[in-house]
Amino acid sequence: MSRQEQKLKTRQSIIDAAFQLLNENRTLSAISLREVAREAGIAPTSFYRHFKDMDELGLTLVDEAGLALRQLMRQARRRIASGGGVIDTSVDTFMEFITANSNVFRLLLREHTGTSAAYRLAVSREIQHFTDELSDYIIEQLKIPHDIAVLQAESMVRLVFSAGADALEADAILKAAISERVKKQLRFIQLGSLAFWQKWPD
Amino acid sequence: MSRQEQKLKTRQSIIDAAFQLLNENRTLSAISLREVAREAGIAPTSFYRHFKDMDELGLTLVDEAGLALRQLMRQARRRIASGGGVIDTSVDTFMEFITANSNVFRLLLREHTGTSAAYRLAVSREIQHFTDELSDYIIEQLKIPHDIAVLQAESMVRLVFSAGADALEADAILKAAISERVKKQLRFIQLGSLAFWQKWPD
DNA sequence: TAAATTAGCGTACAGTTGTAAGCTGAGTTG
DNA sequence: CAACTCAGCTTACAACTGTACGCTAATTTA
Repeated sequence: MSRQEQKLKTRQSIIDAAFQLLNENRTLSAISLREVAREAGIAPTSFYRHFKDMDELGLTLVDEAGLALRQLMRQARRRIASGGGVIDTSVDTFMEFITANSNVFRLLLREHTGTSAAYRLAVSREIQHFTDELSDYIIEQLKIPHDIAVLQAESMVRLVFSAGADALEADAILKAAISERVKKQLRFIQLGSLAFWQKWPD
Repeated sequence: MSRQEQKLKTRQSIIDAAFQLLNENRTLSAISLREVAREAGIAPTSFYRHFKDMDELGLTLVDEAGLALRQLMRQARRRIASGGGVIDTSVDTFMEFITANSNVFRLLLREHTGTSAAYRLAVSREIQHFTDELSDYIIEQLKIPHDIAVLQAESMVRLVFSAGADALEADAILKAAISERVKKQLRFIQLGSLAFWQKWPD
């Protein structure tokens, strides 16, 4: 194995180790460099060959999480295009995502309100992508004016993420209930913004 | 000063110290017993005369925060009763609260998605009070059926808390903008649930 | 007033942390 | 092949952690 390959492999095992530790209810700021190194099977000081410090690793993890989130969006779009209600499909896709990638979503959720301003900003940016994407869709498909669509999209994303937080530690049955619940709430918002627009079109 | 008085005073200074440390971007799990003791001006080991461990202190802090939240609700109700739109008054009151008690709100926000299951549960319970209270109001005042009102109340509380998170680190101008934004979003929801009810009354 | 209680302190210890310094051996390059 | 590079290692250290143990001095109780 070439030197570069080996390095990439070790780097990945550090990232995997961090996600592993994150899995058992911990924040980025609550896991230590030595723990990560231990989990990754390297000496503590070898960590520095790959990351300047834990913060740099943290930002890398947030980036990876953001990547997963964007893949989620693409998947949702594809499923919507091939038929099915927008709200139902979106929520279902989202719930499948947080079930399959619970550690990724947990990371985003925790660090969104977490200790590090840098992480908070990074997560907010990823969520903003999500919101932008949704508002574009609303504008194009539902023909709702831009400023209303933006507010609607933001509300919807916030509700879905909030429901996702509840679903994170729920079993399949509770998850289904949470899904139905948030779907109804999203319909309220959609109805509401439509009603608002028809009442005061500008 | 009696022994009991002195003890209460020291206990309070421990609580104050913890809130102080919480003020500078930290989680409960990220502040150490020794730091709290230092800030409170007592010896590390004296801490144990008042709390079994940091977790017990943490739950105490969450309780205090919940108390503040309930006072906020009472204040909002009073202001609504003495005239003014429900949404406007509620949001304004809430924003004033998180400005004046930013550390309290930050605690709730962080620990709501935090590391400790016990804290998460405690915070969720406090937020649930909030939601229950609001849905009662919606049922009584707006005559909306129970199950719809519950969904509406939950959506609203989630949006307001989510907006509060953004407002936490915003200046006065940005805060005002966030307020206006969330007020509109709350109106969407209200319109939506009303429309839903009139469309499918049961 | 004598005895009992107890809030707070000082000392101590084992465990963990981040990271500095320098070595080694294997892959890379000329 | 010789020189170089560099990922990963071992050792080391100072800082910090939670908390056990026992003392003191002042209040409370009998």
